[in-house]
Amino acid sequence: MDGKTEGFESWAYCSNSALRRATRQLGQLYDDVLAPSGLKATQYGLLSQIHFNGNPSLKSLADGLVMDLSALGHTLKPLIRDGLLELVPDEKDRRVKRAGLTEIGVEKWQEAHLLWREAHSRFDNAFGEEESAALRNAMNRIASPDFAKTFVADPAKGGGSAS
Amino acid sequence: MDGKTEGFESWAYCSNSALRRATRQLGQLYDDVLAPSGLKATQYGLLSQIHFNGNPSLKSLADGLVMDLSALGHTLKPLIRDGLLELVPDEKDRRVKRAGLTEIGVEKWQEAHLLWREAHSRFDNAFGEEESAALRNAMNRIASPDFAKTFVADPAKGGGSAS
DNA sequence: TCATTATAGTGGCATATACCACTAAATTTT
DNA sequence: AAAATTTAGTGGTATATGCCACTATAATGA
Repeated sequence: MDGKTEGFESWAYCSNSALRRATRQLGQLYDDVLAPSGLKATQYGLLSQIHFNGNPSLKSLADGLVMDLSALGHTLKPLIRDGLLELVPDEKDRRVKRAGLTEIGVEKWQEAHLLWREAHSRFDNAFGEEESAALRNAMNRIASPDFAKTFVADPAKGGGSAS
Repeated sequence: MDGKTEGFESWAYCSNSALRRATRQLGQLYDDVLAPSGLKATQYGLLSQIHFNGNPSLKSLADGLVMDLSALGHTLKPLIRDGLLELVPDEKDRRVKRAGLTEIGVEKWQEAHLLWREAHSRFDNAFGEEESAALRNAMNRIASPDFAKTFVADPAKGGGSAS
């Protein structure tokens, strides 16, 4: 770690950086496959969650995505602007807004979904089906509140100040 | 996958989305640990790469990070503005600019590095040391040019058009 | 019921990251 | 060597994402 270690894989030593690097690469790969639909992989993901969760509130969507609520609001804007999504105020609780696909949104999602399946199978084939499933498990584990709790509370040695 | 499957883990089925979700979570966790240094985890990562690679050109840095060159340029700006980094034109090839830590940059990096070690050990403890190493391997594999090549060329069934 | 507090969203600002068009400089062709 | 091509960076624009301050509304407590 002294800057002159020849074989030292500087890109690989940090879990967080490694994750981001892989995410950039994979995002690129998925984006390319989804490109014909005009959607980015992130946008397909957003539409999918809204689709699968049936008009979720922004809050629950943000929680599920482990994303900041305001960040979610921002990322939804282009999709709303393009008429794929709409926000509907909840009847019971007027603070709440529910996201839903428009007709165009559903069509676009279906179109993108076909491309996504191609990307998905490419990934599984390139990475290995089992490894792929294991990877998703690992990712879900990291994204779980439980993991965050363990990470934060970790009483391990390493300088964890108790204050 | 029809929207009403109760137990369906909608957040988990897509490798790309799963990766992003985990990346958001982990980024948050690392950011919190690094916060006292005033650096985000991404910025610590940038400084580290520059530190470990000894004044790399922006191009080689971008390649190593699997990042778009212009994106790299943009993310470096705040660090340059804050005096942690500087870009020095290469002598031999006047197209090239090399990034280097300033004195302040080195100090800041050292400060952040201590915090990073804490985050690193927390992650290892929470996720498991071996799983952690395996994860970094998996991430590095995905980030490798080889993987991208395989992904793109994949002749698997699923609609891969040969054109 | 009224004041306090908690919850859901919005808007502004900042960083992270990509694409495109453009410039400058080096490399390759002819 | 002049022209064509490739390479390295920059600046603009757009999406992705986080924090903070602020608003509206609901839930709680005195």
